[in-house]
Amino acid sequence: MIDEAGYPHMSPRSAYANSHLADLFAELAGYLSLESGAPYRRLAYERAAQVFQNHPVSIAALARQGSLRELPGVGANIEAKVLELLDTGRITILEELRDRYPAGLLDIMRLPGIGPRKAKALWSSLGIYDLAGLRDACVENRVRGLRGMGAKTEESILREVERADHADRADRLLLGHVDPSARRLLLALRSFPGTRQADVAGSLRRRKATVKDIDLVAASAAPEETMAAFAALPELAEVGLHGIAALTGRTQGGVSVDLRIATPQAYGNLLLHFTGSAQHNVDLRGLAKEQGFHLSEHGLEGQAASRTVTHEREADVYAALGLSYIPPELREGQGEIEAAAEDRLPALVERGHLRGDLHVHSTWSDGRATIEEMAQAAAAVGLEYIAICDHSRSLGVARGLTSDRIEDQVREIRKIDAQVPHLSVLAGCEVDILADGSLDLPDDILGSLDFVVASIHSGLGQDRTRIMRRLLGAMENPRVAAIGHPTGRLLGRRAPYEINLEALADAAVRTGTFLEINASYERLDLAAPMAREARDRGARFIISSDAHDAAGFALLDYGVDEARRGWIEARDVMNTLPLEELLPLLPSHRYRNRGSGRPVG
DNA sequence: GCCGTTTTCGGCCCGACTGTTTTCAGTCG
Repeated sequence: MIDEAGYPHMSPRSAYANSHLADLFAELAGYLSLESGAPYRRLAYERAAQVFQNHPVSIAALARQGSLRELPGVGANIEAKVLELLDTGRITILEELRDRYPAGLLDIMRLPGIGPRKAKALWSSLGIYDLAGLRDACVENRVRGLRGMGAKTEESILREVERADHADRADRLLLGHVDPSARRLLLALRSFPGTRQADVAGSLRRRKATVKDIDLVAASAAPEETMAAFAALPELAEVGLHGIAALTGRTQGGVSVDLRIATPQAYGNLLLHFTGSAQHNVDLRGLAKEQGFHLSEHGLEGQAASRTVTHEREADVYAALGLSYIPPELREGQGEIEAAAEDRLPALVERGHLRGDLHVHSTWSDGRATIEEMAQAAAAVGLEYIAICDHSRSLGVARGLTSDRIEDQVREIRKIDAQVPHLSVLAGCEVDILADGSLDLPDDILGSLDFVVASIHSGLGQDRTRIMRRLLGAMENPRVAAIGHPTGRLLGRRAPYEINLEALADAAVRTGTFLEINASYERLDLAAPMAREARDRGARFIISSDAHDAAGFALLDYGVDEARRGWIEARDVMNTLPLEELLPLLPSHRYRNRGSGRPVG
């Protein structure tokens, strides 16, 4: 059965989104951590939750097809629980655990420094079952009486409870918000006389769209001096106690900072360890063990020789395990180690590969710079072409353009295109895909443009079937070159609308429509796991800044980061092509080079 | 609970730090 939206086997059960399933299994794992014994049972549920969260296609659909157990970490038991949920709307064991423990204990366990043991002790000894009760107990100094908990623990718990209160639910920070601070700290760290090497580590180095802290590592000839100099940086609002090897602090912006210092000889081992991900480290250590080694942040120990070998560079650690160097963006435990062992890692796209930017705004709609200013800024960062894609009329909040205004704008763009050296300016539009599935501008106008990106900005609450009908309808329109921010997510603010990724990717291939990886760090849409799946199905992409001002071209870096996390290569990204190779691929061949001897390619 | 060129049992990454203990448990990355 294929329904109108073009994908098979829709059923009401698909109401269970992967993130919802992941939440339920994470909750299950949380409760199990309170139970004595069976620590690996808990781990199994945590892993399953992680797999569900990251999987690009519907877990519910896989379960119905009977192929759920093909996923790593999913066995008969977890499959049975997913099916039970789909069939009955509940998971019996989860219901039982919810009866046994108060839900607030899970919130308490999320506080830094509190794990299952302390949470359980607080509950059984003091009857504390939520954050409010915990705060009261701290204020009344009742916590410090418990075994293993003194005044310091109580103070730190109180601090964390209050922080959790004021964290306005944003426990994960946007990459684009944290990055500038991390860059400054790294620059300072590298400037100290004793510093041999320094890098950002952790999820920030893996370029995850959201991070929770800033991890830094350094190799120093004078660790104590380096540590003292770092602790004195004005960017740090708080510095905890620190020794020679580790420091914890907090930036003025309230972001946690961890710094680790290693000897130059073991720098590669430390950097590798603190870059993670946790799953990548687990996999790597497992591989090391198979080979008779013991891998830690201090080096590689041979079991026979029992001598620890250290490595100055990460690449040397990988090489010692028979692996090619794995870029940090791939270190998520998603098959990168197998690929490295077989020397078939992708040649990831780089910022330097991008020659153009095909989704840029101007003051004609909601941008803050004129077309000419945007063109100058693009040329200044080395781009060879841009497409001005302002909003269409229905997006009133963005002063969207009517057909008449578009025609005026095209004339203006042609004029500026002829004036700006070394840059081609294409006439484009970001046309709204309206709630009824029609496009917001007539075909003759769209057909007069060089580049049309079609996006959804309204009717975001529609179900998957209707959303997909709109997206697929837009792709079938031969004047549409790309789909903009295909899932509509705004990180930390708005969940994506639900799409059928397979159907979207297949339609992209069939119609020759590009899928956008929108580089705004609030969007990063398509997200990496989806981009990877779409790529595997043959889809092609554009990485777009969606810049609204002259500084906005810097956002392209984040788009490249997200694409790399999706295993995307330069050949998958159409705006890496020189303009004369891109144009023949576009629906419209109307663009004519009006240039005055500008270089081509 | 999952998994398997050490498979149907017996493992599952592991070291450092913190606060509190007087030899270590809990937590973290």
